Amino acid sequence: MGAIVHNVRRSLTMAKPKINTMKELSETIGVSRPTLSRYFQDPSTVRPSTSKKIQERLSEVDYVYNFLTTRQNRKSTELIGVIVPSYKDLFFASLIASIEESARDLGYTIITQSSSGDSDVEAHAVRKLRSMSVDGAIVAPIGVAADHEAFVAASEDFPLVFVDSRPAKSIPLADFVGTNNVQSIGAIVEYLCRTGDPPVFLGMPHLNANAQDRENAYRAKMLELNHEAKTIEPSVAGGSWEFEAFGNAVMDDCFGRREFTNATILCANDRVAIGAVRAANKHGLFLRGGISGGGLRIAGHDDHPLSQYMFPALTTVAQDVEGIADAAIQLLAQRARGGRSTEAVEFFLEAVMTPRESA
Amino acid sequence: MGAIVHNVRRSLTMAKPKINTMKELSETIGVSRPTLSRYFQDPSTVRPSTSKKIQERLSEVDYVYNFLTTRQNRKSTELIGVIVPSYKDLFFASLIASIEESARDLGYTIITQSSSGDSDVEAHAVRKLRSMSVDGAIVAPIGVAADHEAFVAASEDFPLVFVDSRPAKSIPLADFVGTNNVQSIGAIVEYLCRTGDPPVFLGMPHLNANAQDRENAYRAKMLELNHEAKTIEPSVAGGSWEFEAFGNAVMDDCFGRREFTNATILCANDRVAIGAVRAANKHGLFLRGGISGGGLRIAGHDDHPLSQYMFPALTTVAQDVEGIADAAIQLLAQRARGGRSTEAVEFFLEAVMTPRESA
DNA sequence: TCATAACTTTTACATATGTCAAAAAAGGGA
DNA sequence: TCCCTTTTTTGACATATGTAAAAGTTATGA
Repeated sequence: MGAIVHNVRRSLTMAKPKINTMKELSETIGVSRPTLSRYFQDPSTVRPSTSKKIQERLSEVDYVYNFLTTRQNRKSTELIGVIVPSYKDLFFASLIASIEESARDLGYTIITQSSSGDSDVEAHAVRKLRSMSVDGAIVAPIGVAADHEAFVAASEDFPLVFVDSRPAKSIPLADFVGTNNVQSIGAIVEYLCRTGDPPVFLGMPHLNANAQDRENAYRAKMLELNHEAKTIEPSVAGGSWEFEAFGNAVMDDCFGRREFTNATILCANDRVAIGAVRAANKHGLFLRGGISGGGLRIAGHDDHPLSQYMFPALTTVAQDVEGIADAAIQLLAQRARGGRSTEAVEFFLEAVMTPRESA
Repeated sequence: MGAIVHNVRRSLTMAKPKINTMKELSETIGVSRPTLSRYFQDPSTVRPSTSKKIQERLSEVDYVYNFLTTRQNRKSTELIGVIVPSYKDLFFASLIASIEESARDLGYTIITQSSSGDSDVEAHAVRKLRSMSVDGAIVAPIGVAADHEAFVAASEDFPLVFVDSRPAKSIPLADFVGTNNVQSIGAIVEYLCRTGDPPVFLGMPHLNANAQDRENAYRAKMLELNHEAKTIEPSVAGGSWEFEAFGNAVMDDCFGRREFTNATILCANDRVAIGAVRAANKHGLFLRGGISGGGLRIAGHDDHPLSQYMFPALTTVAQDVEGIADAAIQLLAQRARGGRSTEAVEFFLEAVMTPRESA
């Protein structure tokens, strides 16, 4: 690793004169400071001629309002906190992207933090959101050992919406928006049974409630369809968020023992499935065209953005990420405006079956 | 999509009494407000006995300091802005994760925004960071049509470090931290030439400077090794950040025409390569064990977190993401403390050759 | 031209904390 | 116990903007 230092020519030519405060601005522009304050919050509250005048002068000048101060003094900060277990998971990344977009449309600024799968970090993030007086927060919780008290305190300060999975211990005031695992897992189990052997289930590490919820949903649907539920016992510890490594390691072991080599395997999420597909390919269980040599089929859950580029392309159920993000923001906005309701809401979106090549 | 509303029992039992302001806190705790202020900024500035007393009472009470107000009044906000083109790219996601971690160690809070590959959104994000009085910003710029003026203004307000790629038009005061494309591309070209046919180059859509830099680096290295440089002409428009789709579409076309079916293909990044690998597999060009039937080899650049799970596992050069994040934060911290230097710095990290199965 | 409505200015206070100087108190050592 | 040093308290001022009431100004329509 080498550091190369260059001298770069500097020019300090600033096109527009810089103005630091609203007071300064009001003087150079020739209107009063309160008028400017009103203008910035809603231009329609000042006379059109004044609005035009302000707008014109503003473009000749370099003024940036002080975000921190405006938010301190307004009743509403229009800040929304977002906490996810990890950025390095395209499901959460997609969620953040959708949340940011939905939030932008409504004039909210989002403050994103990752809990790194650690309950202390998560609690710290929650406290930081409280200290920032956010108008609301969207949290994809880690399930184990979460700091219940931190969430309860937060939920009394501002509306709190959990997404993706629910916290282990329920928070009375917090809403939930997510995929209905019973429907989504039900749909793919039904599909798999209809098109081939009934699936065995490869779980995900039990890091949040989805792990158990999806396994339960699998068992229920199998029972309903009169098939025996069967779960693959993981041969490796599943304590980390490295789901691909988990899926790969577990299935590499199985396939090495020639187990499940022509089974239908339903994975608890696509990242696990991506690892499993890798293991299957390594053992030569998929042939050209993505068609399994024997009867091996692998399916996932979520519709991870890269699932369609796997080989074979992953059959999965697509979560409605945009729908989740949008519903969460709408719910938050509504609660922030209308005062807190007394009823916590659970909002379930449906996932859509997405058959591809792998099953 | 169905909404299911449940009533959830609410309990408002708060363990600890809530305290809203430092003034209130100072009264219930029995020390003066300025002392508390000092304590929160650095506990070692108050007498140990007082510090202990504060700490004890604090644990019996629910007090959260007002983040917005503290940052408004301090000389330094300890806020660092981060702007990336997209969250849904694991390279940037890894970068954000590393930045957040490095920043946390130094007591900084990061404010992350995505520019969505749009120069207006990018400029808006930069202005927002200015309004937030951040102590510095780390920007992975989009290259085309960037709002030069917005960056120049920002770079005069606070230290600005570009990462990953440099803006099309250079900003005099801004530093750069990133991978040395000449070294990284040089290393993989050298490896490919040494182990098989010299590579042809599949570029990435020209959305930032890396696209051109890497192509140039490829040409230079090929010249140095006395091989003819050859670039694959993309058959599809490359205007979006959907790199996998781009790589897949371009190579699917080529392979369909039986072109490049036993070439060595160096892709400008792993996401393009993932698409290309998918196309190759679809056309049956890789056989069991990840060994190409003919001589087809595909290599990438970056070491995308999922590259190792592709089949065949992707040969690539690994960018030192943590190193980039850490160097950027350190640089920012140094500039923020030590006053602005007059020399812009360009800091290049080396990438490490990571041979796997695909080449 | 006048009455009226709509808008703007002025003035004053509010927010929650940082920061400084001067005064007061506490602690330690002789 | 007294003196000196260290720490704390007090009080005052600062930050950049929001907000409200009262007074002043401008535009509109008859």
